[in-house]
Amino acid sequence: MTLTEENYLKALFHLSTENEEVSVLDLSKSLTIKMPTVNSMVKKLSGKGLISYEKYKPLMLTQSGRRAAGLIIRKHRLVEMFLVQHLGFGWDEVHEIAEQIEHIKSQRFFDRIDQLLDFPKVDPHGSPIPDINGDIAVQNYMKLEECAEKQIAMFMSVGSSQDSFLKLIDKLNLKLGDKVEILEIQDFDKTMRVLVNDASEKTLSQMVAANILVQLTV
Amino acid sequence: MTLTEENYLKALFHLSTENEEVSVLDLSKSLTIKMPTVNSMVKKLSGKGLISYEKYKPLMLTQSGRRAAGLIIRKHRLVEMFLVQHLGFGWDEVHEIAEQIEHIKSQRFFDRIDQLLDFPKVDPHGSPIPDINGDIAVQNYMKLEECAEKQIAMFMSVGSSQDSFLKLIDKLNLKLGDKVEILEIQDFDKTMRVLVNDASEKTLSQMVAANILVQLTV
DNA sequence: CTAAAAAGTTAGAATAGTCTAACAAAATTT
DNA sequence: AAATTTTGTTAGACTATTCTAACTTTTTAG
Ligand SMILES: [Mn+2]
Ligand SMILES: [Mn+2]
Ligand SMILES: [Mn+2]
Ligand SMILES: [Mn+2]
Repeated sequence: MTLTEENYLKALFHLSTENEEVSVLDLSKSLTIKMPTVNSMVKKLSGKGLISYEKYKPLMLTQSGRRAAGLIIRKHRLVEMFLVQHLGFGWDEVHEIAEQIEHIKSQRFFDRIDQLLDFPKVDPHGSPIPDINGDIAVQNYMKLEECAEKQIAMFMSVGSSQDSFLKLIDKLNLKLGDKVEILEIQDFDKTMRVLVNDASEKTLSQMVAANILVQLTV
Repeated sequence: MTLTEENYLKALFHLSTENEEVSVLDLSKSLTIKMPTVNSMVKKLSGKGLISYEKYKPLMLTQSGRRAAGLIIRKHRLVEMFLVQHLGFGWDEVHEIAEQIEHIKSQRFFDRIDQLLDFPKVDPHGSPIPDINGDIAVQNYMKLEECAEKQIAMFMSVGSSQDSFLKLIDKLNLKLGDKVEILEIQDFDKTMRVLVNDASEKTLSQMVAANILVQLTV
């Protein structure tokens, strides 16, 4: 498979996770590639049995397309983890590089990175790393936004990997694994006042809280 | 610059080091790409000011082409070093992977690897790593083949990175930095009997000795 | 239920990189 | 010095990936 084909599959995989139906337009926007180009690539990948495609119908990955996409995402996330843990990159700097390295042709290279990282289950953003079969564990975290006052939760993953959001989380000194207790929710704008790790109080806008994914603590 | 262009420049650089004149045919053979293709790519790179080219004349890198090539070789060798030192690859396994990773677009990525390796001056094969300006230190090592009986030398670099040669050196338990004392040279076939690190005796064929680069010990 | 808008498709063209076939120049042999 | 071989170049074609323009189908609005 070419780098280009891999990127198409990955994009379709991500879109399929977010929406139940994915259109050519969705894929086109997500890749910033014009629709006619996407249309022809979709046909090509359909010919390879990776996408199931019928004219005017939503796009779907086949079993084998899903597996292929999962394996690329696995490489991407392993690389991101490596960049953060061993090369000292910030979690806001790794995506672009991983986007390139994920296409390196060498099973062994990624196996070694996996081993060096001690077989991590999540990437630096808290997203699950697919297993060697390309299967991804389903995460069912809540948005902090949806939690109620007095609830206590653990920060498990981010809902956005936008640069500005990640940098903001850094500036707030929040890290994956932090304990977050909801002290108060403003009725007017849903702004949250929270206590982090029983130590420091922070104020989070609804937009920020919507992108903080948490697991409720019993 | 594209991956393809980078590979052309690198190949021309290496050929220029080995021979004083490099022809289109040389480049064609070295890249395993047919001459007409090479011809047109050479024109293209000439247009970009990286190769100085006149019809029917030998090929030469310009100042800026040499610099560009040096920087790619720098990345290649840093990566090889990283693969050996941090991912546990053998020196016979790293070239293919480095051949791909050298094209990653991220200055920072290579800077971090350089730092992680503590700014190495040579790669796992003993070849010099160009500096940040693409300048390569000239090595003037002797072939062990050219040394005389009784001379004592240090194994500094290999003259070939062929898989079978590297594996043979491994099997002989020879490593860069080893002290090699020439005990005897067979007149008939130039086979050498050597003492390694004052400890073990080995017999090396002339062909092997020709690819072991050493520095004479005073 | 039409008319307009949105989404999808087809056709045709461009660029990068590659090839084969044919021709031309340079180098090497007689 | 000619003949032959080797090397280099040109021309034309092919694949992969992309685009724009034009057309069609589906969806949405009135
Ligand atoms: Mn990423
Ligand atoms: Mn990618
Ligand atoms: Mn190498
Ligand atoms: Mn390369």
